[in-house]
Amino acid sequence: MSLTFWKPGTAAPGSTLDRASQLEESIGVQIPPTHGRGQLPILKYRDNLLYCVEKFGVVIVIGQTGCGKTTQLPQFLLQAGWADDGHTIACTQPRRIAATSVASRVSDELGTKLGEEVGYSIRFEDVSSKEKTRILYMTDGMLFRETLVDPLLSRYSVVMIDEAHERSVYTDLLLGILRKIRKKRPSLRLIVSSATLDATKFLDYFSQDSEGDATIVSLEGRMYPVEVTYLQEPTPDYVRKAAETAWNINLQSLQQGPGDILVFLTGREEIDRCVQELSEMIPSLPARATRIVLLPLHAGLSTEEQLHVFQPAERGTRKVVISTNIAEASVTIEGIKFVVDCGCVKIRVFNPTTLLASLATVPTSVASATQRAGRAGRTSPGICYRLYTSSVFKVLPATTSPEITRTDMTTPILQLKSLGIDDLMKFDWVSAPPAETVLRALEGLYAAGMIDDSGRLTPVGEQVAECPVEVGIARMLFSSKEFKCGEEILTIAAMTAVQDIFVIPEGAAGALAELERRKFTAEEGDHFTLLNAYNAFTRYGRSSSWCKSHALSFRAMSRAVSIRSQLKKYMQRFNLPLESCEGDSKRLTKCLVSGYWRNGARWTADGTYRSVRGNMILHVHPTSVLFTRKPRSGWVIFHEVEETKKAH
DNA sequence: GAGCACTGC
Repeated sequence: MSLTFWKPGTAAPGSTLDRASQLEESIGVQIPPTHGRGQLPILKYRDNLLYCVEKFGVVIVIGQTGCGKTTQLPQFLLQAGWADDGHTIACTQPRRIAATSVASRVSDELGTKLGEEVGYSIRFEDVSSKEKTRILYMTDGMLFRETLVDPLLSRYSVVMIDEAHERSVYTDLLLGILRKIRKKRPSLRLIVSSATLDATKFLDYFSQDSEGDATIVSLEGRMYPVEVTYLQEPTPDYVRKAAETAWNINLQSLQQGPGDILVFLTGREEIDRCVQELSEMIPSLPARATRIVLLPLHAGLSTEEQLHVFQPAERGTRKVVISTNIAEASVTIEGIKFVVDCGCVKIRVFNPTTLLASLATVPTSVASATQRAGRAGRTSPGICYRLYTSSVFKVLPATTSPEITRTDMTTPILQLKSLGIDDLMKFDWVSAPPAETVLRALEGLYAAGMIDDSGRLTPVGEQVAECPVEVGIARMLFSSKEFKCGEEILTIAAMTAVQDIFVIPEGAAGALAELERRKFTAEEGDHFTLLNAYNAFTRYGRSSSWCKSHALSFRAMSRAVSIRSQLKKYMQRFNLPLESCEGDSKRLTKCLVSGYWRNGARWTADGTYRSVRGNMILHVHPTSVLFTRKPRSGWVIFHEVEETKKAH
């Protein structure tokens, strides 16, 4: 079995592209069926798209990465007058980097200055103008936040939800809200753009209302053909198999020609092992064969390390990029001709009964496998080696479960309530979160005093809904007035929102880094340790070289600075004083407990802890400063519980 | 003595 993508101009007879050119002549006549599943019209030109946007309230656009929908569609709309009369065209992206880079490209294409006709809006950065900006690229989270201020999104004429197939929590929430908005403001046009054929799910969703007028348009991708191969027999160890496959691709280079290799594995541990296996094989590489360069890629690497992956291979060498799922959608590496796909992915799952989050390795979906294969066909025809049998492929789920079904919903539900959506069971979810998750979230909001016993927002809840932090942190910020420690609690709030603050490399350098990290250690625990690290960072001039010599991530620390200054504005708005506790750790501890009292645990003689809620046996994570010490009081509060591989 | 998919406000 093989999957094929076609590049324009190279259409094979009878291919989809061929049919598309026949349709060109019937522009304006070819009206796509409203509910016609299974008959996706292949339209290629702007007139067809504009016709659909004019005629239908909701247009679902299917197009592979690279078909230009993200950059071209908003420009079509602009030229057709959709941004006249002071209206704006919004286009959401699930990631910041996509919002900024696309905005900059479109701005160039139009020959305008970024931030004027074309702008972007992401957290901490608003490069747009209320008066001038006609096309606004933004993260989905930012548009969701805007609904809290302007519930009808009245400044927009068209909203395009891009990459909807990724089904981020904010994408799902936005689709639900936009469906409600369209009932009150039918003139608002909605474009849902998706890379998979699962788009019929969106069509069904928007066709449910009586006034439902949705249609699907399919666009052609700009892709080279990718041949897909499967294993004859399943492998017991896909990491080794991945190393062998990459090795063999390189050995066959005389037939295969140049081109880099991209290997998909699930996590850092597997990546390190694969790099290890391949580097052990390198001494046996025949002299005539191409030399290979091994490049691991995962989010835990520093920015510099990640940049290595993008540098073109030196003459006479071949890059082998061994990556997590980060290379599936977030990062695009040019020059990849061979993809090796282990067939698995690590996803975060949330158990609403135990409130435990954990990482599970699960088989990829068909959509995900297709996306991975497509990474081989960006610059030339490619080959994808799937490290599983074709019978396994046939039973893969069509898509990965939407994030909203496997994550904590406390904050989103608070925000929905702030939007006046109180009956969560009646809300039209694209995919509903499990009832248990909703109940737990409501319970948590009630316990934190954000909602009353009839489920309505309290005055505090009303304010916290605006705050871009989790509920416990917000609770803490509000209590800081009573405990007179706003200055410190603000820093702790910012630091807990950032991940991977300490950088501990492998091997000997790691031991040194560990010693550096201990310099910040506070006896009181991780929150105080984070506070120490932040204060030291600002005291020593916020420099990246200082971070490097103190085992800190400059990227993470800079982010904490931004978050702190953003939260500071909220504190000022809510009249919360910024007082210092002047070294009184007791007051600060009490304030922390006021936000996280539900996450209490008691030390036991065997070194483990028992949670106050549920009396669960908990272990301290090795990255905590309490991993090596006993809390003086015998009590701790924890920020989060994560299920790991540790044997219980 | 032991561990880190990826985003986003």
